[in-house]
Amino acid sequence: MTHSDDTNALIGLLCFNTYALNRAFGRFYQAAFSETGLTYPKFVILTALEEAGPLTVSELSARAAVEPNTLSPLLKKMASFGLISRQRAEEDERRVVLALEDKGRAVLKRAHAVVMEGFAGLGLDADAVAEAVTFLREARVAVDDADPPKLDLDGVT
Amino acid sequence: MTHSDDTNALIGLLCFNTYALNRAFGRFYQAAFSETGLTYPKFVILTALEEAGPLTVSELSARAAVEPNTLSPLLKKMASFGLISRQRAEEDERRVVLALEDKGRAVLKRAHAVVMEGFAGLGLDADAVAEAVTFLREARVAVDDADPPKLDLDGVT
DNA sequence: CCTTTTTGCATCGTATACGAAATAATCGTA
DNA sequence: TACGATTATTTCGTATACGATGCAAAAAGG
Repeated sequence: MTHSDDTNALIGLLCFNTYALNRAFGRFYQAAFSETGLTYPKFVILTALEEAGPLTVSELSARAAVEPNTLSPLLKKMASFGLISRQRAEEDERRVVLALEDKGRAVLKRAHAVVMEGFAGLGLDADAVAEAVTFLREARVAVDDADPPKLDLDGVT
Repeated sequence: MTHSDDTNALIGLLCFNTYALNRAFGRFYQAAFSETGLTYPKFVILTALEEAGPLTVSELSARAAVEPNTLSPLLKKMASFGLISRQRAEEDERRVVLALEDKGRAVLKRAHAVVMEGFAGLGLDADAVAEAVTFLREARVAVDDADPPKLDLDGVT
């Protein structure tokens, strides 16, 4: 074993706390955005499009770390709300190009301000946050690259 | 402002990386458990019941940081698979008491072994993991306690 | 006792997520 | 240039999540 059992137990705690914090953030954003139809995943999409200009579904998928099949219905809804535009590329009819609309830009701007304001009250230490971000990034790469062993329940009644 | 804009941007990255890592772990567990019907949330429930003996739905909800309305259907499925027992308390007919069945204990044991084995390949540093766990815990408390400002889209066409 | 309130759980509606399979468009290549 | 791979997106089935609501049992307060 390259890890002690202690380390593996710790990683179990890492999973659990990541899971729990993610949903805590989700509730935070949901409360902040309630009544507006905006959600955290949509916020991420708007942010990605603002940062990286027009993107195809695949490019957005890579940037936001969300599968295309998850994005597809979301993007349709966002387009119907006028937040983004969504059109087939002329050179390659398979691709769908996504871009921020003015309304999306305006919503994102306000949402960003609200989120910043909410964060200010959390009292988290900047250095600790920076370290955590670095670690989470590395962990994600490691987890994505790993190929998990398969659970076999043969013989379990 | 108690935080600089930089710090708030960092917390935005914290949200995103927590979100991304959580789903990476989800895929990891899904791949490991595929074909068995087990999932990460069910694994968490089994673990909580093993650690803390028989629990009511509310107690489990607090321990696993999952809302009772999320647990309810999950618990029903797990009981139908024979992983756990689920019966009304006699003193208080409102409560439902959950306990591990032998099959649940057996499945959990094997699942735990598989997960440990999978983690061993991640190559994460134990100290870094320990620090991250501490930070994530603190962050969750802070986020849960915060009350988010409300996004207002009046005037946005 | 008999209401009113509270509590514990379940149901409902909606919103992600993801693997697998379907579909459509482009590419490779014989 | 037909035509089997490959690629980009969508559709489908299933599994969480959570707020709001419903409902029955228990506690509270007259």
